[in-house]
Amino acid sequence: MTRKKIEIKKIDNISARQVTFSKRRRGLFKKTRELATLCDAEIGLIVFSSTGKLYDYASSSMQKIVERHGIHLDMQRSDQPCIDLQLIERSDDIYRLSHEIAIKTHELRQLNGEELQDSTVQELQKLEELLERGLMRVSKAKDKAIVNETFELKSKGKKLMGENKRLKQVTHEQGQSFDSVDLSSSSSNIPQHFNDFDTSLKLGFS
Amino acid sequence: MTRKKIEIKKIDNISARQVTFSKRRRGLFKKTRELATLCDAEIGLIVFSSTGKLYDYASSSMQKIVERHGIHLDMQRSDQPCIDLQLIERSDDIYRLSHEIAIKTHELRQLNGEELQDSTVQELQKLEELLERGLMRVSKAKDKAIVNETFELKSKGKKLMGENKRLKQVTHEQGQSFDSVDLSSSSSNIPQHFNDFDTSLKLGFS
DNA sequence: ATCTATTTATAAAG
DNA sequence: TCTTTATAAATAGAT
Repeated sequence: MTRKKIEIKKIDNISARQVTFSKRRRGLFKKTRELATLCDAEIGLIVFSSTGKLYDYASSSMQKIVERHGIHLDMQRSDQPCIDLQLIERSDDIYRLSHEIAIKTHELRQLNGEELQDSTVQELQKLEELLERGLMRVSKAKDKAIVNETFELKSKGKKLMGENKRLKQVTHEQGQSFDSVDLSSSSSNIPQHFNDFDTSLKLGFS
Repeated sequence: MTRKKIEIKKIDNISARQVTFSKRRRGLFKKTRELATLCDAEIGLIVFSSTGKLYDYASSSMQKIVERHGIHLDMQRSDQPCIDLQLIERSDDIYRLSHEIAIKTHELRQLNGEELQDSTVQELQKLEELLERGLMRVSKAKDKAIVNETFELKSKGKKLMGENKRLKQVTHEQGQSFDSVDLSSSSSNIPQHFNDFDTSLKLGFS
């Protein structure tokens, strides 16, 4: 620390303890947020001051984190969790896996805007931000994919046009004739959503 | 930080992220233990790495701390898992469960804009729409929740103000005097995240 | 709350 | 993962 190194044991002087608590609590929460952000970790932190005041932080939601933590805890609680669970003959592994599935299912539903009735405003805000970030990334990926496929289609089209021309020449030499092919209406494997790009593609072919 | 200051955002390089995670996790747990010791605080810390590994610390016991925090994690325990456990009874197949988890995990990551490299444009469009719909619903739910809680807080505030007034009158009749109470710093059960609303609330009270 | 001398934490490199 | 080292951050004590 500073000015002088201190020993890590309970500070007896109450006001000194409160000052240290304030300072270090801030530092701890900052470090916690940083670790969650930098390393994409899911973190929950609960702090009760010696006077009983609560401070907490959850990178996602405390409920989710505590539940996930519960997976890793074993049968330490002797109290009956759920009558149905007692009836089922199961291994711990299966119990954990099913629990994890339940959590993930719930998460997926929440991302879809369901099962939100018990969420706090804070949790909803976090969800909203998560969705916004995800949407942004997906949109970007989609745009990239479109550019990519458009490029590929253009070169494929050019190649086909060239081949077509060559074939026409050959058949012409053989004294045969036929109608020109309409590429745009062909039942090719070009995805339907590329209809919007037909114009530019045709231009690209010429 | 050192050698160079770093920006606090997700570290993309996986191995660099793991190194940073190890170092900072140690630091965080040390700071946590120190705060608990020095200031006689009750602290619980739960950390899941991005690979799903659990690290935790509790100055007393996690269960006690979580209970004191007062989280409502009962519904899910008795509701959802049982549904999934019924499925388990039938198949009793760990491999299948793991597979289901893998699928759900992948879905969740895709909704977060990750693991999209193999998706077609069509799939990306579907994802995008899904996210948009989810976001819409979550935003709506959030707005509702805000209106709701704001309303509740306002009525609670009005009630308190009325009571306050009455009490002042009574004490005045008794010839006593005291400073006015600062509601915002009271240790009430008003959620911490409503600090943002203090101003509007105070206006609402008057 | 602010200041500042020191101790700690840690990013980068090995 | 461990060590080293230069530098950024945290913070004890004082004001």
